[in-house]
Amino acid sequence: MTETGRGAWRDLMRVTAEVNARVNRELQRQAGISLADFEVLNAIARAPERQIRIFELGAALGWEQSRVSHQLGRMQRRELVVRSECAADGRGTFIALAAHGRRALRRATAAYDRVLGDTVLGNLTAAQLDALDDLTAALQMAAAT
Amino acid sequence: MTETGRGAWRDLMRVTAEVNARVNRELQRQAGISLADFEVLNAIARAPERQIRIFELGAALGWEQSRVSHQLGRMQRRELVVRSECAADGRGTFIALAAHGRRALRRATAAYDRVLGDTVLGNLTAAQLDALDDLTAALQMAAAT
DNA sequence: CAAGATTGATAGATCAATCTTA
DNA sequence: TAAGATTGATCTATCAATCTTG
Repeated sequence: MTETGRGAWRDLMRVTAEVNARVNRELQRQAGISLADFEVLNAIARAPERQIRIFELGAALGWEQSRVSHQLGRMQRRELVVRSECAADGRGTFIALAAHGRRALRRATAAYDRVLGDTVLGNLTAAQLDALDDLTAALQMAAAT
Repeated sequence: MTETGRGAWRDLMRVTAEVNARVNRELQRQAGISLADFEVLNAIARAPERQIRIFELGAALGWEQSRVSHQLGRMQRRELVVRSECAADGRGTFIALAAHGRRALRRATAAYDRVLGDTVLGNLTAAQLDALDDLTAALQMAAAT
C-alpha cells in the first residue's frame, strides 16, 4: 500500500526470481531437468506408494490441471514418468517414476541441496530462518482470504 | 540443506507464486495487462524523462536482453510503448510510454495497490514487514555470492 | 450435471546465433 | 573486438473448450 511496502514486496519478488533462475540453471546443467520437472518428481517420490493421482499432484504443487497435464506429457515423452490406469475410478490416472526419472531425481536432489545451501540456507541465520517461516505463514493466511 | 530449511523455502516459493498468479489475474482483468507489462510500464514511468534505454530497462528489472526485446515487441504491437532512436549512440534505442500505455498504467497501478494491499501488505504487521526487508536483504547478499 | 483429465491456441521465457555500430 | 539490440527456435504457462466416466 505504502510506497515502502510496494518496494519491499517488489524487492523480495526480484531476489526470489533470481534464486529460482539460478536453481533452474543448475538443475538443468547438473541433472538435465528443470525446476518444474524436479518438483513433479519429488511429489511423486513423496507419495505413499511412489505413485500419485494426477489431481492430487496438482493439489500438492498448487498447479492447475491443464498445466499438470502438459507437463506430464512432456515428461513422459522424455521417459521421466509413466502413466497407469486407476482401477478404482475409470476417470483417473496414476503417474509414477520411470527408471530415468529415478536417476534424474537422485542427481537433481544433490544439485538442489548444493545450490540452495550455497545461495540461500547457508547464508541465513537461525533467526532469519524463523522469520522466513513466520512470514510464509502470514502470507498463507493472507492469501487464503 | 536440512529438510526443515528445504521445506521452508519451498513453502515460501509456493505462496509467492500464488500471490503473483493472483496479481497477474487481477491486472489482466482490471487493466488488460500482465504483471510483466506492468513492471515494464512502471520502470519507464520511474525513469528521469519518462524514457529509458533498453539495456537500462533490463538492468532495472533484472531481465536478460532478449527477454526485454521480445516483451517490448509484443507491447509495441499492442500500442503500450513506443521506440525511438538514441542520438548519442547509434546502437541504442529509447522506449517511452504510448498513450494507451499511460492509461493502462494508471488503471493497473490502482488494481495492483488494491490486490497487494488486500492479500499481502494489509495482513502483515509492522514487525513482519521489517522481517521481510531483513530477509530480502539477506537473500540479496547471499545471491550476490 | 460434476469430476478427472486432455487438447489446442496463445502468450511468455530461455538459449544460441546474428546484426550493427562504437 | 565488444556493446546494444534483435531474431528464430524451443520450451513453459495459461485459458477456454472438450471428452469421458461417476
